[in-house]
Amino acid sequence: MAQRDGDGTIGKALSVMDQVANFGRPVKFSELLDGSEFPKATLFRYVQALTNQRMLRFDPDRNTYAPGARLMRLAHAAWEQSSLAPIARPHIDRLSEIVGETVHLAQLDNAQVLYVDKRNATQPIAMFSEAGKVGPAYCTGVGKAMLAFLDEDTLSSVIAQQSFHQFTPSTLKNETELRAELAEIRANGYGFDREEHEPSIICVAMPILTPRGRILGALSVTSSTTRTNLAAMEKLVPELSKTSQAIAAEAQDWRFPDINKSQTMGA
Amino acid sequence: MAQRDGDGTIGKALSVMDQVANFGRPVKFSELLDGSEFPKATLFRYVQALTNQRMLRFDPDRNTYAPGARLMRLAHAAWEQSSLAPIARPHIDRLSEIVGETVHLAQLDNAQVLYVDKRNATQPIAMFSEAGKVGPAYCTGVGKAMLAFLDEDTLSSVIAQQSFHQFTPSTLKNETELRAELAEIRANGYGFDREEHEPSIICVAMPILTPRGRILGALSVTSSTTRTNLAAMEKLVPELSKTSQAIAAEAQDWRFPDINKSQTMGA
DNA sequence: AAACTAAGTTTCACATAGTGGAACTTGTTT
DNA sequence: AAACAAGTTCCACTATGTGAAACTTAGTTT
Repeated sequence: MAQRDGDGTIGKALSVMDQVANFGRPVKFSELLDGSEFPKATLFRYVQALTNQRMLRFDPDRNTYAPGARLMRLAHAAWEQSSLAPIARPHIDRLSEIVGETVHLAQLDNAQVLYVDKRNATQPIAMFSEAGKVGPAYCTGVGKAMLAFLDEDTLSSVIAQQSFHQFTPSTLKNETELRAELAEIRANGYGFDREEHEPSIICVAMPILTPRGRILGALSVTSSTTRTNLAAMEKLVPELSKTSQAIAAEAQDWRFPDINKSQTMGA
Repeated sequence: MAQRDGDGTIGKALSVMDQVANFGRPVKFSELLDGSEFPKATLFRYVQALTNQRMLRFDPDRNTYAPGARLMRLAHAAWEQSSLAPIARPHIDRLSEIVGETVHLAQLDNAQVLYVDKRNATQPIAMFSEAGKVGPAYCTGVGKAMLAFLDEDTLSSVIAQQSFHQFTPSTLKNETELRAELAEIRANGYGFDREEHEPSIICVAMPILTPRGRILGALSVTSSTTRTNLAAMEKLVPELSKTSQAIAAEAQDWRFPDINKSQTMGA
């Protein structure tokens, strides 16, 4: 789970960022120190520099560090430029209106699923997933839909990084099971989540592919077994497919404006 | 506008991140090099390390760099831990439903306004589409509402960093005008945006203050002169005030769970 | 097709910038 | 008041990052 470095000071400092982020709550210096590969003085300097840079926020009352505000501005730029979300937005709006269930847009990042956008069901069910949230690839609809269309080299490297943690009784248990499932998804062009990540949560997922077959991301419609079933969900496939193709088409065309200096953002 | 460094390699690398983010579009290496303080080889190594770390994404087809996906996961953690947004969420939902207009939640970051959440009345949340966006402090409702409650030391440092760019005829022109406005806001407990940032866009803004008077953020309700006017907007002040106080109260109590080891996030 | 040009990448001698053991300071517990 | 833990600073050492220049592509021009 730890982010291996290798890029000198930059990599090491970023591994500290990950460490802080993974705590999921403000964390004391000493807590970071245990479980850190770095000696006290070194870690201290990193944390100090990162705090100066507002990549971390220090709470003087509680003596804790948390991920800082600068990340949000940078991430906003990442979201606009490196994700499908801005392109996909109108299409997802439309899909969500038609199907009336939760819609997710995800991309593959570092062998994990990164959710980049979401539309809530009209009658939302308890479950939180937001832009920026990450999840496992081997047991989510969007995850498997993307894995199914990776080239073999990338795929085996990604599979090697899966934990195969058994979230529910239906969670796929190992590479063999996963590969069988992926073959099926490849054949059908879409896949399901059969309560593999959370009990009673099911979904249909559809990859978003370039004309040449490169995987850009995935779309899914999520619901719960208390409300519907897989057979009913499968009926949404044509809508999903249409949406996915529309997004892929636009992603191809989309070029950023070539006007160089035109930042109107004041101050 | 450039992010001054001073924290060794970490600060320098992050200044490159800002530079890339500020372009607002994927950028070529040579474009970064012009307007960079770093020599070619040095910049190259930074960009390479950042790309390895997925802080930048390299597009081999177009030879361009853009902010990378890792930022989004980190920012998600920042949003959850270092912003008022998770606490404020239900209150903002409620407010947005009552007033039926656009609601913003913002914090002060580095002398700028950082929007951390938003409600669009009809449309649901798309997280980083608005959250993470930055804007000027001296000519927005939320910006001025926060500046009004800073201590003098911080305030003068922040004012020194304002550009006083003239967005519209009503934009405040200089420190004197701004300070007069801030005094008024301090007296009333709330402030307006009188088309100071965008023509025809007006808002009422309310600070979110701790019991001891420290500024946590600000709330605003935004509308347009085609639909309403300031006098009508002022009628919303009691609702805004109630919401702001509710958020402040919760922010005080809110402590992250003290359970140390309980990460259930698989893989 | 050879000659030119610009963009991107690698090299390598050099010194700056980062390292980390240990000592110190501050705050908390017995 | 002594003992302990957490956080911060010091400083000699050298690993790391530096950047001018050389090289290698890729894209144009003659």
